[in-house]
Amino acid sequence: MNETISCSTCLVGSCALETLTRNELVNMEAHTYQTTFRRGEVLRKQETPVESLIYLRSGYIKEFISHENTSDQVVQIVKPRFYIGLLGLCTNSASLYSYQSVTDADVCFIDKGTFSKLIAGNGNFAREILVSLSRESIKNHKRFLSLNKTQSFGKVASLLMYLSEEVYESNSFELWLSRAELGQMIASTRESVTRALRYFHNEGIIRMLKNHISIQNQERLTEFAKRG
Amino acid sequence: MNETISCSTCLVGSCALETLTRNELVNMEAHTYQTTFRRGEVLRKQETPVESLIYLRSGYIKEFISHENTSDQVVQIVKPRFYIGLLGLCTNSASLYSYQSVTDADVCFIDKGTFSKLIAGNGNFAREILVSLSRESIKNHKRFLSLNKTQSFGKVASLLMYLSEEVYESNSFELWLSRAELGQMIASTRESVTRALRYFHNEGIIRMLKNHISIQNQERLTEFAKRG
DNA sequence: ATTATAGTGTGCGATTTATCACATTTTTGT
DNA sequence: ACAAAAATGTGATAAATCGCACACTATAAT
Repeated sequence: MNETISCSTCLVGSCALETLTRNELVNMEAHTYQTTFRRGEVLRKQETPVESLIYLRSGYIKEFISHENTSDQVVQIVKPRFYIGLLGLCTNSASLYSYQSVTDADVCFIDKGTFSKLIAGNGNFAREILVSLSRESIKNHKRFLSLNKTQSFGKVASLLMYLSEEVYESNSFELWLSRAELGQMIASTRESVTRALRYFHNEGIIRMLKNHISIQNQERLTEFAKRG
Repeated sequence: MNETISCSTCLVGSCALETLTRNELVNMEAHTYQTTFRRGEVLRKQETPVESLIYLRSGYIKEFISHENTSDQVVQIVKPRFYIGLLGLCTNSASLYSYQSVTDADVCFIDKGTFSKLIAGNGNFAREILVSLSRESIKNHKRFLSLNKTQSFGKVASLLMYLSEEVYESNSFELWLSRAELGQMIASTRESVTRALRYFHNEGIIRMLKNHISIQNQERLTEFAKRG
């Protein structure tokens, strides 16, 4: 867990901060509140008013939607050094999604109005935020489109590649998402995820031990993601 | 078809233009090239270098991805007064998607470098572009998530609502997309789309006459989109 | 240690969709 | 106007998934 420090000396700040002047940084600092969440805690609920932009200093956050009759949908897993709620910053006053930490997390709440004014007043800062938003959206597009398949094995394969490449940035990772949550990421069910994972394990494509997963045969997994 | 005019007197320009100074507008104008496409023409192919941002003055454009072995995927239908390729503006040099006009279209090619400089130099302009990008991304998120279902009738219902609300902005519209293309929007097949549309028609939920579709029973369609 | 609770593995039947085949209609090009 | 090509409608079949039931395991609480 990182200690409380100022924006100007923050070692895990966003690269957009580098475009801010000293005065602008001081201004942001004055409207930022740092805090921590423990695994499982809810940071924000969908359709509640949003007054802050959240910056994730460390930990992983699940972005999802709850429905009345059907099961939840997981939109994405946000990783450290990314903003939460950037998509709604300039458009929505109510939160589009719910956010829950899947690990302990260290976050900063930055006042939305202040952040907005910094954007309008500093084109270079705005450009950096635009880059962040673009990257995030491209990543999500990629994920959503990769799920545009009919077979569950292919969808699970795509999901594993997403987790490995975009979230954990490693071929080997501790999975702190349940089978049900994985199913909610790919419009599938707990059981189908189990069956696909077991199949990949038995085929030697991945190794599963408790919650640890490591990808053994990238090539065959890619093949499943493409065709299956 | 709209006549060739300058950015400053354009009646169908983006609202972001209003934040530009006279000099900035003149600069943009000098690096903008207006042209037209006829139905079916390709504006840009995926993975080709991108030097311009495209602004759609009139007409409708299909954004899609081609795959080697499987059928195309349609990402979205871009409607008039929206930018094409905004997502890749600040990040990619190669086009993420292919673009093909589904009607005659009137477009402007704006030099990417010029546009980028305008963003960095004018925070208010940058903010407007950020708003445009956010809105587009939210719309796409919504669509992608609405397709996160397992049943084809529900997916077709969601698709009809998307077309009606986000694209045509009417309950009644001429559909110039083939059954196959509709299938490519929802990870389904030509035949399944046909069957769903016919069912909705027979149930009186929609009316279909040639390529004209009108939604008769919004409520039941919504019900299908939610549950089915 | 024991109990309660949440999560996981697995078989089976019902349901749904993809796929194929082919008739029919519509559009395109000459 | 006509032929060719593309798109659409529809049935039958095969393949795949969902959803349920239940056993089992891991985790948390007392």
